[in-house]
Amino acid sequence: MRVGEIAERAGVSVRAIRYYEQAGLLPAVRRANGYREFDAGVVDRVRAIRDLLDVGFTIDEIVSLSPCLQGAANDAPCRTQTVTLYRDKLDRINQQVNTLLDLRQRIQERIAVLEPARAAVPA
Amino acid sequence: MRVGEIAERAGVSVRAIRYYEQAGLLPAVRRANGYREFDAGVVDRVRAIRDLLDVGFTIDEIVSLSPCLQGAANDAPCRTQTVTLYRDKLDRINQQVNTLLDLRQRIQERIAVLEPARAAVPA
DNA sequence: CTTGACCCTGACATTAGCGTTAGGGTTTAG
DNA sequence: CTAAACCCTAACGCTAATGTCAGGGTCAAG
Repeated sequence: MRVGEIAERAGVSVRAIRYYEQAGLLPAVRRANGYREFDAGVVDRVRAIRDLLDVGFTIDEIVSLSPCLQGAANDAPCRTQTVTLYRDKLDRINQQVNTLLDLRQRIQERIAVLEPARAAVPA
Repeated sequence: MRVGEIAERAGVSVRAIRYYEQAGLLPAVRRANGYREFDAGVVDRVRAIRDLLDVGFTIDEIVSLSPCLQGAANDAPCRTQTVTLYRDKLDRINQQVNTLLDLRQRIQERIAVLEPARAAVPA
């Protein structure tokens, strides 16, 4: 697939796809005419990247987390440093989860106050 | 308290404090000499703001979530719109929580692979 | 062979969230 | 009175993640 299709399927701009690719986040081969060629799997990968960006990670951080985005279990060098890095990320993530759960709680309370009627009516 | 003290206690720069204040996130009165005067409670508020920024919210979004940051239960106008807004935030938050939990899971697996020894040794 | 839809590489523009510098009061210690 | 430590308002600078041209190939359809 070419950039356009990937972009559309993933719901992001072509520019973004190219940006992720040059950041090393998306595998692509070049065809004779210079066009990038991706395989269909990158669509999900792009969505994963978007999610992480939305949660406040930077591109560089996502690059460092890259091996966790799929199942590729290659033996990275310098295990110790890598593990330390991941542990740090874990700490941050746990903190973020707490922040979000906390906020969710408050918002729910807030909604309850603003809308006392209807206990659990969705639409 | 003045900016400097708030900043130090909250662990952020004076510049950031002023920025949050002009964004309408921090209540402050002006003294005769033009100095901002905050009350001690804003320190926690600043920390809450930082947490939300770290989780990917923008200043504007945090402004809209502002009433949830503390216990002030004032009857906001146009309840319906407000509730809708909050429901949207909730959706986003739930998505973010999922993203984080998912990533956490993957990182933990990753760590397990890289470091098969030591099951639960902290230091 | 021309048109339209895509793709490519620069490269400049933009927004958010501050950092930093410039120029200028204020207040506390000595 | 003076130096040190703070505070204030501009206002320009910087990074990240894109948006947005500009200028130029490519390729399938007619």
